[in-house]
Amino acid sequence: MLDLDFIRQNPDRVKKAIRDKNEKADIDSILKMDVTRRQLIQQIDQLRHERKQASEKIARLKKEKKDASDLIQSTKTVGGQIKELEKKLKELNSRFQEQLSWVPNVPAEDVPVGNEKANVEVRQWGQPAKFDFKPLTHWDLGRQLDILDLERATKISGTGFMMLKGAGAQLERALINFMLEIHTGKHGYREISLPFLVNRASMFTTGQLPKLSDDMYRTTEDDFWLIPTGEVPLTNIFQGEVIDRKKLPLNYVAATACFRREAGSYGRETRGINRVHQFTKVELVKFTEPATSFDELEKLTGRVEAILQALGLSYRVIKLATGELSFAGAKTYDLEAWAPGLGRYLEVSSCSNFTDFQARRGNIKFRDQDKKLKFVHTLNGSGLALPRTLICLMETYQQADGSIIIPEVLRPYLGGREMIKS
RNA sequence: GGAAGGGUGGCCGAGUGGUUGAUGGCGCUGGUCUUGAAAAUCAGUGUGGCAGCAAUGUCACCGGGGGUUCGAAUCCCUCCCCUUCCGCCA
Repeated sequence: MLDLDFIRQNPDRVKKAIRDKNEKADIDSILKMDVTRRQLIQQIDQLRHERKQASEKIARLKKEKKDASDLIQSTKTVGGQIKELEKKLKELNSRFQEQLSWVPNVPAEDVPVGNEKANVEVRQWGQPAKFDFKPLTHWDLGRQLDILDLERATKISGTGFMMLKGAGAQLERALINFMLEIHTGKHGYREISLPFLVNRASMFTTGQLPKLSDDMYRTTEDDFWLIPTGEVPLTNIFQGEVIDRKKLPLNYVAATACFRREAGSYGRETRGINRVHQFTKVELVKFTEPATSFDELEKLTGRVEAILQALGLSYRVIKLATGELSFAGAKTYDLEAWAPGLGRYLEVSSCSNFTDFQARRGNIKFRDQDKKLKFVHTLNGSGLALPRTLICLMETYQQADGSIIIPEVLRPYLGGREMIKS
């Protein structure tokens, strides 16, 4: 949610943001409603004031055992007017809020304008692995080694679900533990175990609702929503709360399942385990003071890079252009790791600063040095998404005989095991 | 799922229709006292909307929504949440 006052002061900047993000919110309509809304509020407040005065007078008269029936009668009509205007205001307000909820966050100044082509590669780490044989895809490797079974996952659930077996399942678990260990131990993040089903309010805070309603799974009976990312429950930890300034920045990490309908996905995107309906992800979330949030984004990105480097995966850091930013994002770095079998980079992490956009929606505040209540800034980053990390690992560390070497940092989590072979 | 009891300001806790944004206590901030601290004592201490350059004014908020009434924290309806007991259950 944007600050209403900011929209009033900078309508052109907000309109540009909407264009640049390919969104459709109508600022002129919102501002028009805002004017009538404020006029209504003034009228209502004025009438309420009259009624309040009259009521107090009635109370006094009654105490003095005097007749108040005339005043009661005249106040009745005021009450009627108020009720009428209140109804009007309520109706207007709900349309107003609805439209406001479709206004995206404004991109940061240094975000390039445009669509995918305007993305900027910020840096690159490592060299894409070279092979003296034709590298296989993870689905071929997975089938050969009997560690990935897409057919049976489809039988159990449907297309777009995955099943890891034996060393494959263990490798995923090792990765989860390795990442959590680094983030909690070395990077100072606090680990949280969270609900995977959340309510509407939580989905609204982080910005999935109303826009992404069709991309999520939900339970109709209880109106629970299956989280598409750990960001949702993590960020909502402090929904409606005031955080002690001395505790900022707060850093949290959680491994959660993520559920995505991925309606409309097709083709090479969905082959293998690149794009599935359910996957595990280790997620990092930060709550910071406004002044430091962009510095914290750099730090956060660095924490994720540390994982990729430790795993020895070649990657590049992409600063997303405005058209590629999420609805709530002000600035985002995508981390893309090289998958030799697929022959392309895969987005394994996305690190974003949401400035006060989510904090406003979820009413998450802190008290600044002047003891004024301010909204915090929220950030998050995947650290990392498991299936795509597995793809990159399997395809990068494959050998000519179809076996896979396990990166050294993971071996302690796999009982010292050095490779996976059939 | 059934039954009962609850949800009031940072916290505890009064308050069943009339100047109640709300008694009191704790906490917090400042003053007095003290070499200093504690204790004591005095004062202050919510959030948000609207108008205004501001001082300020005004309205709203006692879990959410709706209703009754000239007037609602207080009465009615409804939903949510918490506690206890019963049932079910990994």
